[in-house]
Order: sequence, then C-alpha cells, then structure tokens
Amino acid sequence: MIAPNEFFKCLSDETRLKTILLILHEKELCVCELTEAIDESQPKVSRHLAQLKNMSVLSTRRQSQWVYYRLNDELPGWARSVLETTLAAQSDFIQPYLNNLAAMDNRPVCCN
Amino acid sequence: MIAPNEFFKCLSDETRLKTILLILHEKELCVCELTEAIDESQPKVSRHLAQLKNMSVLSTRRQSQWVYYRLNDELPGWARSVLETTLAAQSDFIQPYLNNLAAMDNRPVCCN
DNA sequence: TCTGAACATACGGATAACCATATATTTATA
DNA sequence: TATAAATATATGGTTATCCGTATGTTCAGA
Repeated sequence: MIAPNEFFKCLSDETRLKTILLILHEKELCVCELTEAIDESQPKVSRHLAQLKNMSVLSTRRQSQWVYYRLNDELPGWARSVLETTLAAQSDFIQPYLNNLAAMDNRPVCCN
Repeated sequence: MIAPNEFFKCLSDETRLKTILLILHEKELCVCELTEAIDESQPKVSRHLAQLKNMSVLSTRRQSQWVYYRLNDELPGWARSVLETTLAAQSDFIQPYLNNLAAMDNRPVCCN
C-alpha cells in the first residue's frame, strides 16, 4: 500500500514519468528499449527502474538476457487511474519517445 | 501549463499533499485553519502554500487579515481529475485533519 | 569456458529540497 | 499611532535526490 505522496514522488522525476507512461502505453518494455526511447544512459534508466520496482510501482520478468518491466499488478486502482488520466492528457509529452521506439534499429527479439 | 512531473512534484511532499486535498475538500481555507488542521508550524505551511501558488496550483484571495487559498481555476482538467481521484481513494489519509478542522477552537470568522 | 550483450549496482560529488528559527509585512482595532 | 493577529519571507544548516563513471552480474552463444 504505497503512500499517496510516495507514489507522486515516483512521478515527480521526468525520467521516471516518461518510463512509466511508456510502459503503461506499451504494456511491457525492456531496459534497452526504454534507454533508446528516452535517450538516456543505461545506468540512469536502470537506477530509476530499480527505484520504481522497489516502490512496487513496476514489476519485472526476466526472459533470457532481457528484463521486462511492466506495471505492478498490485498497484492500487486509484494510482492506475492517475496514470491513465495522465497518459490520456499528456500524449504529446510521450509521443516523441514512442516515435523513437518505433524507429529503433536492432530492436531486440524480446520486444516483438 | 504546468509540466506533469512538476505537478506531481507538488504532490510528492506530505505537507503539500495534505493541504491540497484539504483545500479540494473544503473549497477554500485560510492559513491558520490549515496550520491547525495538519498541526504544522505556520512558516512551514506558509512556505509550502507559497510554492503551490507559485506553481499555479493554488490561488489566493485576501479578505481583511486572512488569506484564503483555493485551487487555481486555471488548473488543467487532468490535474484536477488526478486530485479528485486521489481524494476519493485516500479519504482515510485526510480524515484526521478534517477532524482537527472541525474541532478547531476559535475558528476565525473568515472560515464560516 | 570465453566473449559480448543486457542489466544492475557502488561510489563520489553536485544540486535541490526541506526545515527551524528569526524577522518582516499587512491589517484591524484600541 | 501603538499593538496584536495573520501571513510571508530570509537565513543557514541538514538531508535527500540525482547524476556520471566505473564496475559487477547474468545469460547466450561460439
């Protein structure tokens, strides 16, 4: 049961918000896809993802060498609703990163 | 047009989140009521309120010696929706502070 | 078993956030 | 105009956050 202000803290960092909204939109993404989509260093992306996992906002699934991140199924309904509302209203905000994803060269097999 | 992560940063501090949800619930509150409701020092409350006003989340109206804070009318619909969703789901979170407000002695005239 | 790719983590430093305390400002009233 | 109440702001210090860089770990395939 994440405290509401702690949940909002997760969304207060631009990198984290981008990754969460992208994951919400795409259901599941691996680290290399996120790294490419938002054009940030791998350790930076990975650190933020670890933090979101630690806060029970995201969960992971490993498939061979890739780690898939998705929204934690246990995420409370109100929190999910906040994310849906934000995604719907801020599609401009993430559209460039969705474009990067679509244009990604050598997109790993994991990501099909 | 507040950036989404900046808006969430406003909600990431417990004191600020309390004040925003209380104001959303009560429509309008003055500083002394908020100070009493959440039992924090006046400068602390005032500083956070100034910050929220600066971020265009709240707006103010002075009436004689009191300053009323309320949600900024210009707040985007998605942001207001986020707040409504949070308030609805987190009524337990603010109920004690609403109780403090109801039990407040010498509640100023401004607050009727 | 060695190599490379994907991912995670540790470390040190820079910046931002938050706070308590003190003080200033504004307003109403005596 | 002097005082008190309500509110705002300034100062300095502490802690949290974020980052780049370097390195560790895990896994697949040669």
